[in-house]
Amino acid sequence: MDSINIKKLAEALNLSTSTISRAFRDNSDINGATKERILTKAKELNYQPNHYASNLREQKSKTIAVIVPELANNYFSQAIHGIERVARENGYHILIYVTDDDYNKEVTFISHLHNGRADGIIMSVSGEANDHNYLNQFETKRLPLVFFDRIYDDIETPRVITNDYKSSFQATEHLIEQGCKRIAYLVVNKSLSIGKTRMKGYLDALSKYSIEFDEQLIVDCSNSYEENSIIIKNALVDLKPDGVFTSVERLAFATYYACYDLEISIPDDLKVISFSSLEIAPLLNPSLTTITQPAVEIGEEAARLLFKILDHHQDKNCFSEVVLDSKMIIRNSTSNLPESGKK
Amino acid sequence: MDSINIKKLAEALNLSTSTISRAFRDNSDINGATKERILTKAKELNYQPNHYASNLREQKSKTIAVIVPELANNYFSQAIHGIERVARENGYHILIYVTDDDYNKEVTFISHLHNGRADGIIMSVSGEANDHNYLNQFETKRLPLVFFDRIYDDIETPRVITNDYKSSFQATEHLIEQGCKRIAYLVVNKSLSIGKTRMKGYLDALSKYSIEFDEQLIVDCSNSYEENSIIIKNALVDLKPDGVFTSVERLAFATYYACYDLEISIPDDLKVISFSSLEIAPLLNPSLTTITQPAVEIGEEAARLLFKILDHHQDKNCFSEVVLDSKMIIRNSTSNLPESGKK
DNA sequence: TTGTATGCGTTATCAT
DNA sequence: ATGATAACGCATACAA
Repeated sequence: MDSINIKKLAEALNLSTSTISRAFRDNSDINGATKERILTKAKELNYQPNHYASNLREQKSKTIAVIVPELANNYFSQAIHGIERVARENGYHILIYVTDDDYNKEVTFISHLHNGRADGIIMSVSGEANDHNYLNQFETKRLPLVFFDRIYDDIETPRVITNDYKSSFQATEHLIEQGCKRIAYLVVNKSLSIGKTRMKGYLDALSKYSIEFDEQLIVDCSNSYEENSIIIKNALVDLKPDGVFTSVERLAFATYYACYDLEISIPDDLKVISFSSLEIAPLLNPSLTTITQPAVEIGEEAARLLFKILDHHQDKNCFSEVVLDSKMIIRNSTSNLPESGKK
Repeated sequence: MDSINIKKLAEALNLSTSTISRAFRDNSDINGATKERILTKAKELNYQPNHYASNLREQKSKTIAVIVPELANNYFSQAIHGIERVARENGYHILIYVTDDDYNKEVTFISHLHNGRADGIIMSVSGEANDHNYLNQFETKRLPLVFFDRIYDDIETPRVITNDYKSSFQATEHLIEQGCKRIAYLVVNKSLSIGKTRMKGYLDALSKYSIEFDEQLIVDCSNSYEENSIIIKNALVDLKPDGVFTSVERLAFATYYACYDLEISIPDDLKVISFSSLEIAPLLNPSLTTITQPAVEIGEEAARLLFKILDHHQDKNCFSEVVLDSKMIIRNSTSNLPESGKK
């Protein structure tokens, strides 16, 4: 192998490898001039300390793993963007893993990460319906882990979430104030914490306004686009709701498509509000009223929490929780007011 | 340190470390029974071969780096999804780097990757206006590199692109057929290859239909949302185009916003077509006519090209080029035909 | 089939 | 301020 390494650089400069090594760390005792000389020569010969050797020696990787259910989702890509930024500022790299909402992949990823590849993990979980005790099997050796958005309630680890209960209450209340009497709640898996919390807000808002709860109006959807299309169309036809609150963005899109097909007018016949991080919600037909989570900040905050642990400023098993605020933005899908500039 | 390693596992089983090591590689001579015994005990003690030690020893990382200009863009998140899938199937992991369209970050990322952290790179470039010869300075030691979508023409390395020229010609032709006489071309940086190629298709289509080319109608936009808003509004007011062809998705969104504000009706007063991977283009107001690139496949193909090199099936400096087809999908932003199911 | 010994490229300790 | 050396955890050539 003719590639450069610390030894060759040392020979080329007539120095020892220790001195070379010192030139690359900040704290070490080294003569300014020699350091300069080394760095110059290093650049010339294109030398960089080998990452794997350093990590082996130092027992850390300066890498964090990010595990998300999906990537083609504005919320997650924005969150990752936030994570990436903070990680880079801290000199860390990020590995990305996509579970496609498959619990088994999540387990595989996590366990394969426990071989030194990453120093910590930031995850939005996929397997709430399954056994998440697998995370405890690592015991004290479990990697530092931070949850964001979709979490496991029973795992003791820091988390970044938004106030989903409050937002859902507010969303439902908004529909009621707009005159809705039969409000459907569309959810992907109502047993998951995120769907559950959001549903509770929905239920409590109904109750506050003494609107009778009709269990049928909780519509449990799937991850398949085709299935959802059928489920939602049936729900709209059979249940005749006058308002829809969707727990995830893509169910709102599916509702729009269904309404186009069924010639149901939004917002006249049906008002729609959704959790969504879509930046072009104002461009939809009609513009979509959203509960928007601060996705980028959530990512940044999750990364910061992780670094607190990695820098030993915090125990990795603490239950610290950061709650950020979502924002309801009212647009035409729930309101008949003429929009400014709208033709 | 009380963590498990190959030595402790060997002691626990009364075997040598080499035998343990062999149990974890497929090719080695090892007794089936002992292998079984080792694997069982390994699982029990939660042992996995240390990634950094293995990589140091084997001089490869089973990791590929993906560098993109931005993440909050449907095209790139879909492409990454494709890359991730193929990488995982091949037992590789992916590192993500976002340049925010900053050439300097790109250079930094690339040079820092040449320390063994990654075995290869898949990149959509950010710095066409700058010197990209930095990639050649690594000479024979340059990491295997595959470009996708935004490429450097003068770097000899495999690439995956779409037929931008043809698509742009087609897009412009479509506008002309819809009756447009003054077609503006919105581009982020017309000197970049992607903007240039797309512009050439535009120009040639104009020429085919003997439409005089007005240089003012090439509108050079920026990366700033606010600046673009002003630039585009001015262009619409001053130049009075009747058609707009935008080279990237977000310029189409900006055009929509501008039209809302200026009360310009799409498609009556202005027809709009854009390169875009937006899955909900049909939901826009009006639904957006797009040239849609097969983003996921582009990512997959790029990953496959890279693996061809990594598996030594192909030289890393070859100029192989994979061209995939984009698809024009006509919707309401360029047509007045009543849309099925549209109320 | 299994064990022994060496080195991958670094950095920390200790000595000079 | 600099150098010699051991160790990080593993995989391979070679020996048995």
